[in-house]
Amino acid sequence: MVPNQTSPTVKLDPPQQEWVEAIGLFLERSGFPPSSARIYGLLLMSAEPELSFEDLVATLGFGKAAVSTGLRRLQETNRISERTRPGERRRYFRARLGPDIGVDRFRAFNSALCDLLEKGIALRGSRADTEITADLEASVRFLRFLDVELGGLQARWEANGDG
Amino acid sequence: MVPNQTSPTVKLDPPQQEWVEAIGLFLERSGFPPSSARIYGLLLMSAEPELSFEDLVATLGFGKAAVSTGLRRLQETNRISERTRPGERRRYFRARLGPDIGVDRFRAFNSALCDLLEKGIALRGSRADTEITADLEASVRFLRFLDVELGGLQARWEANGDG
DNA sequence: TATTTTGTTCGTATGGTTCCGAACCAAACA
DNA sequence: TGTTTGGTTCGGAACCATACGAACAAAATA
Repeated sequence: MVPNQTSPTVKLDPPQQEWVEAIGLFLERSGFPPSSARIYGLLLMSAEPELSFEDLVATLGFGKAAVSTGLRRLQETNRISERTRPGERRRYFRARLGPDIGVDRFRAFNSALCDLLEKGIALRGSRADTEITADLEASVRFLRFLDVELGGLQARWEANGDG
Repeated sequence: MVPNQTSPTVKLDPPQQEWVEAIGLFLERSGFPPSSARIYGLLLMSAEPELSFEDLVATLGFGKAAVSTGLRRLQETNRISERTRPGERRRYFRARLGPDIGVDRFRAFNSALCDLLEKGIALRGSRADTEITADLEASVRFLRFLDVELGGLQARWEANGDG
């Protein structure tokens, strides 16, 4: 057997480490669990385009358990891709960084909100204050408008080759 | 003194209560603390357009402390407005429901992300894998494009009177 | 079959958030 | 000035998410 061909542990200089931490905090604020956020940040900063489980554990200082669940969350939300190299057993992970992911989430969020608001309008009925109802209706109209337009923007961007 | 002219405690039928709970959970998932989320939901569903502190405490079943901090968070993020009625000491709260709040947050988020990504690109330098760098650059371009276009959409919506 | 590699899962511990009740405070009223 | 009203702040308890280490599992290797 080849004498432990361990991929060279990722080397980051201090500013790069700080960046991983910064984007980690940022992603946490937008809903990622801490371990997922750091993993994703590291994948974006690493000179290597893909890293192994081992690399992540060694570089981030998280335990294997944390890395394992962190990776699972990233996969569930389609943030990373994974592959194996021929002849190797371990898996390598790569950040998936499409422009759509943010927009799609935003649209899904708005769509769910829109449904809720409509239900709310119906439940308020006619006896309730009309001003709030009117505001709700305006919000619904705007959200519909926004969804259509965002779809158009995405299409335009795709068509443009990538800008 | 007028014999305790307490505003009639809000009356919600069960489907309305469920709706408040549903939108409460939804808002929680988007970052509101539970008490803020329920307060906001109740303000949207109540037949009265504005409610007092008292009303909120009595209807939601939260303690005064929770309502107090919940209101503070809503004020900080500009989700509610507050006023007093002449001759009364208590304050009345109303949900603020502009179309912009969601979009503005989204744009602010994207703007911050964009800054971070650019910093990241710079820190990766030229020795790092170019594919990831290219993805990052494409993301930055898209985010800029998106921000400009969203600004345009908002302007168009405003101009249209409200759709 | 024994051993190493590559992870996953489980039980426990810990940290952070949010709640409640109580104490507190400021304004109005008496 | 004493009391009521309206609301904030504090201390402790409860809860939830997440981390860690250890045990476990599956696949390759020997």
